[in-house]
Amino acid sequence: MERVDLQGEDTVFTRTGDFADRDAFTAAGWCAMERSLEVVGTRSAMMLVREAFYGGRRFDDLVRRTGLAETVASKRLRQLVADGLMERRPYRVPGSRTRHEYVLTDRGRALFPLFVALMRWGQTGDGKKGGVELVHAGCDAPLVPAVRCEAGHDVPIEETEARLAAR
Amino acid sequence: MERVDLQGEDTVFTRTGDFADRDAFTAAGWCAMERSLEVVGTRSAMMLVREAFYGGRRFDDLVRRTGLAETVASKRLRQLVADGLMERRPYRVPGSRTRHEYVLTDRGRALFPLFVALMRWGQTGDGKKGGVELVHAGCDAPLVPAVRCEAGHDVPIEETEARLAAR
DNA sequence: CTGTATCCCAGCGGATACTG
DNA sequence: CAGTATCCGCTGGGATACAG
Repeated sequence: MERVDLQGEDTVFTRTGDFADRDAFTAAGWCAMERSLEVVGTRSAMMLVREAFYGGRRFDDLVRRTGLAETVASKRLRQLVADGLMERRPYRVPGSRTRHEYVLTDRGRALFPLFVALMRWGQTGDGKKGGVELVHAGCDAPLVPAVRCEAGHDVPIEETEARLAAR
Repeated sequence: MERVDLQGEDTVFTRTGDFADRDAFTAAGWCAMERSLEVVGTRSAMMLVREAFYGGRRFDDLVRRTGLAETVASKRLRQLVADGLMERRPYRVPGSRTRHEYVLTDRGRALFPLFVALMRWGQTGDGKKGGVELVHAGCDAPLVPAVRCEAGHDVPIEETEARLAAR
């Protein structure tokens, strides 16, 4: 069991286990991050999820607010539904015919921390101000992404360990 | 000032301010999320960042561990350096000629919560086990992404408010 | 070992036109 | 209003070949 400790000047994870090669990596079932990216790795997917968080439900709203072409929105929504992030639900306003609305599933809502992380990281860096910001209702303080462990500790980057899980 | 409250059955953000239209949105300086995606929205970018977190520094290591084609890795690394996520640093092993290593900058390390969020979201969902998992060193509990406000409160999704920031 | 230059293909995203 | 079909350009990523 190789143990590589690279902490120090440029702090990175401790790495336990031998996954230096792509082969070992692939054999281990790939990487969860890559699986995520195959679903939400496109601009259109995250923009539609964003608008769903903001409360958009109807096709027309989602298209207008994202600024995506209808054809792109259509295809992406279909895939988001297929991937289980959104649900396409029929509803009727009395007097008009049946319509559909797109709502986030639990799996879709689980993207909340990812969304906050993307928003926040995009705000820091360049000095650009303005745009939409996310705050804690009532408290009015901006939201920040954090990392914890399941035991409840805050985990700074230096205390992170990456290891090869048992099959 | 429009106020849209969509809490309830399918909980989403409260939305304060009128940014229902792409026009208002664009005028407000676009969206921080979209800016993030333009930098780290590609598979290759995040894979290289991942390997940098795992401690990879040399070009050859990064290529082998990501499995990316050299040409792709080369181009993407150059862009990551240009975008300020990585730094290309010369170093010499005595007796051989000068080489370069790629290390994350502060801005690159700031992707830590984003990385954890991507990893975690990819693990839930399908029943796939195995692969690399991130844990709290010493504690051994898996890492989870969280959302807080700058005042230190945990912020559940229902207490999130999206509002148009002043220019 | 650390790249770069070229060529190629697939997928994303847009424009246009058309349906229920 | 809520899409789908078709076509088309751009970029992401891989293969191959070459260079310091």
